[in-house]
Amino acid sequence: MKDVAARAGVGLKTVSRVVNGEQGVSVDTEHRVREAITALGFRRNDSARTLRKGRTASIGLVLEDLADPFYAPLSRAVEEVARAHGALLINGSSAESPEREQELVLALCARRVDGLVIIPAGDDHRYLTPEIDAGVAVTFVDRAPGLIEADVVRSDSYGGAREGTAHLLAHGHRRVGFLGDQPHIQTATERLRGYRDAMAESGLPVDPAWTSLGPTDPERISAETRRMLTGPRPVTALFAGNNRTTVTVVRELAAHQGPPVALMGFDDFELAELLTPPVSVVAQDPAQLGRTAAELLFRRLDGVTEPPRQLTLPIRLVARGSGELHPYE
Amino acid sequence: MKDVAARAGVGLKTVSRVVNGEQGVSVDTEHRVREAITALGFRRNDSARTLRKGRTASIGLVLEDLADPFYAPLSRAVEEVARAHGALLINGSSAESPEREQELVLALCARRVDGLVIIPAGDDHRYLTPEIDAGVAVTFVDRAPGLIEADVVRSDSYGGAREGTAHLLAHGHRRVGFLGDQPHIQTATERLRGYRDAMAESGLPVDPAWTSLGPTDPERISAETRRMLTGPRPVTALFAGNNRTTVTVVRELAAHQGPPVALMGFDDFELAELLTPPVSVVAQDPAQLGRTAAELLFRRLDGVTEPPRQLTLPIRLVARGSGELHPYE
DNA sequence: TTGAAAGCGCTAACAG
DNA sequence: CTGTTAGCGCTTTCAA
Repeated sequence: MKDVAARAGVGLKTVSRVVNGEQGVSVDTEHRVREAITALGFRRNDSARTLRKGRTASIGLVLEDLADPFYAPLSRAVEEVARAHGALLINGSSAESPEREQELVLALCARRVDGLVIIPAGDDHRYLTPEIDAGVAVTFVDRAPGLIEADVVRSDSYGGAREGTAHLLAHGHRRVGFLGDQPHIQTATERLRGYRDAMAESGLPVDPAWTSLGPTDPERISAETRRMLTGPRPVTALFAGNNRTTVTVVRELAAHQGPPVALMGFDDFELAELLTPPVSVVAQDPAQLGRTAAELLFRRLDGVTEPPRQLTLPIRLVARGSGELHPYE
Repeated sequence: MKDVAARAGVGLKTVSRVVNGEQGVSVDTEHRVREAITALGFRRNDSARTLRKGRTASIGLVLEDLADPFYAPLSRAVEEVARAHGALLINGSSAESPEREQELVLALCARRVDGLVIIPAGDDHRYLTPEIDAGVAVTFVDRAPGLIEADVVRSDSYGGAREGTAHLLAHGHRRVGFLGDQPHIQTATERLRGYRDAMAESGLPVDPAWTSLGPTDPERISAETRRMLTGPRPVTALFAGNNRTTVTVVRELAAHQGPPVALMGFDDFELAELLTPPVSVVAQDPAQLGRTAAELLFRRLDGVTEPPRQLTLPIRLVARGSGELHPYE
């Protein structure tokens, strides 16, 4: 910028004005400055700008796994909102590890992102308190933060699981299995609770063998699916607790010998309608989740101060066939 | 940092040494400094550090659409490599618009990312020359840059399309349709060329009605699919030029009345093996693409100077059923 | 082992 | 309309 000023024969501040499109530069001067800028290939150094202004015009997004199709639309939606506010998006995957989440979040804070959208992996977010006090805006998505207060945007996990399970029961099932994520993940336990309540409301007992919470790697899910489908009291329907699980269950059911098993999945996924049978789901809207969270974040950045908000987005039951199968006995 | 120094009763530089784990601080002093750091909730301001050091330890990734399942593993792989090198990943979607690509790239450069991994949307990248001269490392993925020299990592589009088409021909097809992306996207024309060469090698003419390049929105793809399947000389097999297209074609074929149509898709996609019939594809390895590109980038950042490299990764034909259907006549 | 001073490139505040 | 000065928070250099 100094060089540009020298070449254009003007002061530093004038160049700054031109670069930032500020008022108060004569057309002629502006022209000379612009010429110098192009000639020198000058581009403003945003690090210096950030240092001076205190704002980076960038926000961070921390999610579990960028490659999970569920998060792709969410991430995209956050990016869109950021772009609309002139901000860049820095993102990272926590790989469901609380340590990695913290490491990532603190790295983003060191870079002085203006705000953070976090899909929490851990359940203790007190490490964020100094950052929040220092002015970083934080919004949580999909799950509530642990031990701190902050904005949260979630889907109605409990209601969705309850409605999905009730849907299976309405089609005559009495032995329904539930395959969920690890118990330390809030949504997993909430969905399990929805399942249990739906069963209870129909006066049905839940055999402990019918529920399974744990890692969603295909090996475990496949093994648990097989286990629930065999034995003295096999389930006639399954509720899969998230999209990764549903896909694995579908694979397992395709290989499964015997009468058709009903299936409801939590989360929608691409091509669900083209499988045999088409897969019924209770669907969240990940893009809406991301959009809402990002907008909430920018509201905070725009200076809106109000107590932390807890938003819950509704869930939509999509009946396609697999959830409407009747029990085989 | 100043505050920390004051509180610990040491000089600024000593705090800096402790924060950066440098040599030459007595155990006792270090202890005092660390205490002050925790007490004050101090975190190094990376903007200032960047300004001083000239390196940001962050790289940019510019792709078409974060929500496209094809790019998710790629993005993830780049992130992994970045993480291994202690760098953060900033990413953005160009939405296939050359203007937006440039805007995004320049924004990333203004932020002084150390390097860029770009899946180009445009075909003129001369705007990058000043940045490259200024020391930004750039690697292109999936397609070559336009009018500049730089590292490129690609899949063998030509060979894959040729092999996939030949596979259909080997199963007896003589009228094969090709549905591709917009002609200004390199991979689209290369895949078309592979298709044409495979046809020519079998001595088969290509009716202009059998090929279609253009936007991959479902409406256009569906309409073109229907068009190719009707009329006086309908195709008996289709080659779909990318994963988005393949999925749309699958949907269209599922709704299609009449004898089964063979299908080969470019790019693999989740659940392809569970469709009816299972979809045969020529598959790239997007994670490998991303990993290779990122590693090439960091080689450059580590100071390796060698002429730009052009890497081509092989493609794998996955026969699942849809590509092995014989023609219906 | 420690610290003082200079300066990275920019913008805010205040002159002219 | 334009320029000068100070300083954002850090690291580099050099001296103690």
